[in-house]
Amino acid sequence: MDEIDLKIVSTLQKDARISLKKLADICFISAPAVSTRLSHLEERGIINNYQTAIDYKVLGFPIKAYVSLRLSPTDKEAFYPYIKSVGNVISCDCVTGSYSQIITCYFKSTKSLDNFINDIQRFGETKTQIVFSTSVDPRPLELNPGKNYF
Amino acid sequence: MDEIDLKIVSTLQKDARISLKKLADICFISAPAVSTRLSHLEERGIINNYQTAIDYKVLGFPIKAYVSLRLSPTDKEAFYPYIKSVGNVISCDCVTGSYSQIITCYFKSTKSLDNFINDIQRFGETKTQIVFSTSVDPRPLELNPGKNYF
DNA sequence: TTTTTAAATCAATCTCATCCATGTGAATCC
DNA sequence: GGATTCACATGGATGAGATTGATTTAAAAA
Repeated sequence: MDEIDLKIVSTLQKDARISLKKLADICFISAPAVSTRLSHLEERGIINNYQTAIDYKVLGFPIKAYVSLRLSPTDKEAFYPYIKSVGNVISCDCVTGSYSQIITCYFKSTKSLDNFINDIQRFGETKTQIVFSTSVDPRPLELNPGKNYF
Repeated sequence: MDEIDLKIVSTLQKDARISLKKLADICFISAPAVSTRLSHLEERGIINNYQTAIDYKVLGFPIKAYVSLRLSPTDKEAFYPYIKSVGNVISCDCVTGSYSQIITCYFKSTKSLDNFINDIQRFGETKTQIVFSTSVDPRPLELNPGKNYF
């Protein structure tokens, strides 16, 4: 994980479809060299996958919500496979604080969000925060040390 | 936005680096046809960008946190440009409930997270939830109607 | 019916990715 | 010190993929 790897990763973060040749030009190494480095980054799990950021509103999912869940420890085994299987959920984290899980999800309507909440209430108490507007769209983390304030 | 566009979008979501040729095979149309459709999807803003999912732990950002902020309406104008400028922040949403903003962010240490929280407290009261573990990693939304429960 | 438009195909060209043989420099061992 | 090894980079060749332009088709508008 040297300077060049960092350059590859940070460039790919912003444009996952860039060609190896352009990456090679940016990094001042040959295209085959970029190719082997990329493979290693994937093998080592530093690069997990390549995703496309979509406007979910246009595709019929205008409702984004953060659902917090007070999950009792005994239900964890049942909860994890369940939450993975729900296609509306794009992330789920176990966190500190009084609510143990934060679920980020998208829905076609408030009604289907309501159905979801009713369904997961068997795992514990919930709190739902619906998104009005987004000021920072899901974006890559800034890796350049100079540009991070903290 | 027909069946083929949906197929293109949902395929790209899972693998943004797939070749146009493979996309063409999957959609049963020619490669140039995929190319023009892709351009249109980008122009219309349905596809925003292509991102690479990185293991931030390995790159020195082991701390993920959700920071909730009770932002007073008068401070909004100052807050939005500020929060955009912080490279540690990967998303920020205005939500319903007693806290008006949910900020998702990554840090090198709890100390730098602490610095960040101290900094944004000038905008209002905060609540921080640090991520212990992740059961559903940031993933694309399931667009196939058959696979969505809600 | 005719015209227009949008979008597809095909063939040709050009760009790009990959493979393989070769070369280079740093660390290790005799 | 000189030889060996290993990791990694390069360069050229080959094959795969992207793009362009000309043409065709089909559906909607006049």
